[in-house]
Amino acid sequence: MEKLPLRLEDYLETIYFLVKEKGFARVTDIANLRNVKKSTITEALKQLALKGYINYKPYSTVTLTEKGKEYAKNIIKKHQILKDFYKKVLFEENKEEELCNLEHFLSKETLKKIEALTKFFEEKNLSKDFKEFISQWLK
Amino acid sequence: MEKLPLRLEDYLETIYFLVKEKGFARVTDIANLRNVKKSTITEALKQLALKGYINYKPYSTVTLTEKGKEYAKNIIKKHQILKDFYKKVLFEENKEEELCNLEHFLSKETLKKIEALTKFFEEKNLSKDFKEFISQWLK
DNA sequence: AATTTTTTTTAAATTTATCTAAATTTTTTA
DNA sequence: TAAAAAATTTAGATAAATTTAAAAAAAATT
Repeated sequence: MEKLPLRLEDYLETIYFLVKEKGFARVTDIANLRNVKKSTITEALKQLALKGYINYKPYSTVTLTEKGKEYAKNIIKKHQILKDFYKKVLFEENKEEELCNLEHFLSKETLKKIEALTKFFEEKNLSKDFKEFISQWLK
Repeated sequence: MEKLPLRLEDYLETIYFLVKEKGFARVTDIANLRNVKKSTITEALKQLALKGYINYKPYSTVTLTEKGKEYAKNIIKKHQILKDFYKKVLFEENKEEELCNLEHFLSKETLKKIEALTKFFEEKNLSKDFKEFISQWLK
């Protein structure tokens, strides 16, 4: 699958969430969520449409194409796996921004292993041990 | 500590390595290592000097200030911790580029925990178990 | 239905990182 | 030490992502 520039990945992710919530995405909402001006979004939408990730015509709302949906799901999945890892293994629940940055750079293989690691921790009940280990080690 | 733009972090890291190896860094070497033109480096050096991270005067070689050394060490340490984690926990040894990307985004707290996690794996001898778990789980 | 308001787009400007090519300085060498 | 070579800088150009401000289109209101 073609690799999108990071910023387009981010915009696509936002569109995915909006579509999921309301069935469509509007320029204004995307712009607000991403904290950029609307004209920036218009620009990005043109690019995403050109590459076949979204259905977009001037002055209308946006939906995802199959290709776009697939790509977005992929990012979201990365996000979810990372979030899980942070929460269940690292006991970190407030690192959303960090996650959003990292998710663009993790390879498939690494993601797979991080997912496995989280599962491993759960199945073997290692959390408590690790927590103890950390508190010991931080001294 | 002030947060540098990613590209400056990268250049600083390169300078650190060169200084460590030869006692100083030259524009040409930095440019070659980072695969950009020399004029780009000149530009970056001005910025790093202005912010007080390097000692730099036109046409001369570059060394690090205390501030620069501290900053660079920090990045290098992140790199090392991540590399260790990849190797000892995830069994991944060929993801240098991925590491270089990630290191810019990891917070102190996360880093600390990842470091602990790696130690935890070593001390409790979890590698073999996890390897098995993965190979099981990948089926 | 006409007017006002909101949304979206367009056009032009700004910023940042880069490059190319030429100019300058430093280093090497003959 | 003068000429040639190498390294560095400067100036100007390009590309990408953004912003601002104005124009155009769509939606809401009276």
